[in-house]
Amino acid sequence: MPSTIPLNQEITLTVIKTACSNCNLRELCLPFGLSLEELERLDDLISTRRRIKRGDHLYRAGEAFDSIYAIRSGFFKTDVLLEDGRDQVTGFQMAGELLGLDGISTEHHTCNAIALEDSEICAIPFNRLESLSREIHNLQHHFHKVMSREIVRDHGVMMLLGTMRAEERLAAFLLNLSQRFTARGFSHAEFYLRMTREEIGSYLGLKLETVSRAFSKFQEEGYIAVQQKHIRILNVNGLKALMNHRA
Amino acid sequence: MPSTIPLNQEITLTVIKTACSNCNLRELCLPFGLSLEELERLDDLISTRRRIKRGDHLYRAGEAFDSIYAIRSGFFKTDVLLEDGRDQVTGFQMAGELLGLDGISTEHHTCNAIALEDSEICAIPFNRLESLSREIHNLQHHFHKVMSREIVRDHGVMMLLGTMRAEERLAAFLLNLSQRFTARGFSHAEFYLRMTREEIGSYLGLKLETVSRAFSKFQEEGYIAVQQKHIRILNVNGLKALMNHRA
DNA sequence: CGCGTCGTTGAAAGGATTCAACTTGAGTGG
DNA sequence: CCACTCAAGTTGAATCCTTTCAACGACGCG
Repeated sequence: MPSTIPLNQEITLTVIKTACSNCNLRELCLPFGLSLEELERLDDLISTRRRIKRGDHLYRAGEAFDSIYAIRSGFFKTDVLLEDGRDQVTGFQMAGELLGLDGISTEHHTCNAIALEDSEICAIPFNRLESLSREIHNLQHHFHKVMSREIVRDHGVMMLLGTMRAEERLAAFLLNLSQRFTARGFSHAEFYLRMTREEIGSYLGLKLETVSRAFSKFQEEGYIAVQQKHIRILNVNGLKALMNHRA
Repeated sequence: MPSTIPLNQEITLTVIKTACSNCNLRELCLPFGLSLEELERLDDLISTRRRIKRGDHLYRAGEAFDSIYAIRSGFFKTDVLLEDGRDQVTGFQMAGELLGLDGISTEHHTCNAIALEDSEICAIPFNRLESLSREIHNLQHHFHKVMSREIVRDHGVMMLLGTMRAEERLAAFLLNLSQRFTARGFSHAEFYLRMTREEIGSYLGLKLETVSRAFSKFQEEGYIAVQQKHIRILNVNGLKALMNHRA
């Protein structure tokens, strides 16, 4: 809300802090590649910010869709439910990533988005995003790239689920997390998992016991050190080799 | 190319026949929801049509991306290759569906698209599509829906690969094909598979023998009649029940 | 008509799941 | 501050489903 009249410096600072133009995630997020002037126009659009407490839903499958969401801080999972009760985690999302793209198709969300830790999101009204992206070519193009990237990511998961064995899946999962933490300035070798073994298993198409066994195996082999949710990667190449070693 | 000067009636007819405005797939394809005038502007953009022979590539992973493709007739598969030689079919596409959306992300195609029968496609230069969709709101919105639908579809496949057993996967696959054939005016109960057991298996994360066994099982149970690639669905509800019967 | 690709089927092997017991850790309340 | 409780995680043994290996049958193309 840069249009708000600054009453005093403190308020001004608060306002600035929550705008895209001053968000340190902007190069990972929707504003990528925009000029300063374009950035300010995007700021106008992102008026709603929300805190989501750990365990709460950002949205639920079936709800009407009207916004996509950028994660400002925190960690989410998305999952789909089948009528017969089976469910599957379709992804884990972290700061700078977008949630809700699945809802554009039918104007209703098709999955649940749940915070795995206390989080903060920026709501982006979709019709306004469309209208702004008709004016800002870079925004339009970048948004298309983001959607396309999601499709490519999904293909990667399909590959993982379709062709990999349990340990390969977990290795791929850890390497992917590590790489995404790195891109956000965190350690590539040491991090806390925000999700349970069961959620990892659901995402990887495995039972929680299988995930647990694979963690133990990796530890025995010296690839990682695990202590509950705390992970240290000791041998990245070992994990990479594990993923690629079979014809 | 409605702007082409009609030299005689025969040429005119040919031209008309290959435009979106006269394509009977337009309600399934990109032109959905456009007015006549908008349709004609879209026609201008889709100047290139290509025949792809069975077994030929429409594009390959790694090639520079510049167009997306609408299938006018025929049948395709897309697949991804891992460095270690493993590959996976990520989808089967039929008339009216779009190919190449994965390429927007990196400006390079990330999968291979291969014709499973002699096919015909319309190439849609992507930068021109973006610029036209800045002018035609309906086109922009529908394109976003199509991309989103692809994401939702991928989630469905992840669900299938992550939580279903072999026979459930095949049942889901057959029901999905049946439904898509129906939407195109073909029989919902009788069709020819364009792909081999191995390709089905790759898509479903199963070995070809497992697919074959599941087909035989369905036949024994009286759900379908199989003769090589010819399928007749005898009991849709049986197949549906098979998909949903476990908690 | 022969050869190769595709499909089917059987038997054995292997990997993930299931069931179950036990451990660890975080949070609550006396 | 510690005992209690419950959720999350680990590990073992048996089971089950899919894969692997192998042989054979069917179809289509040159």
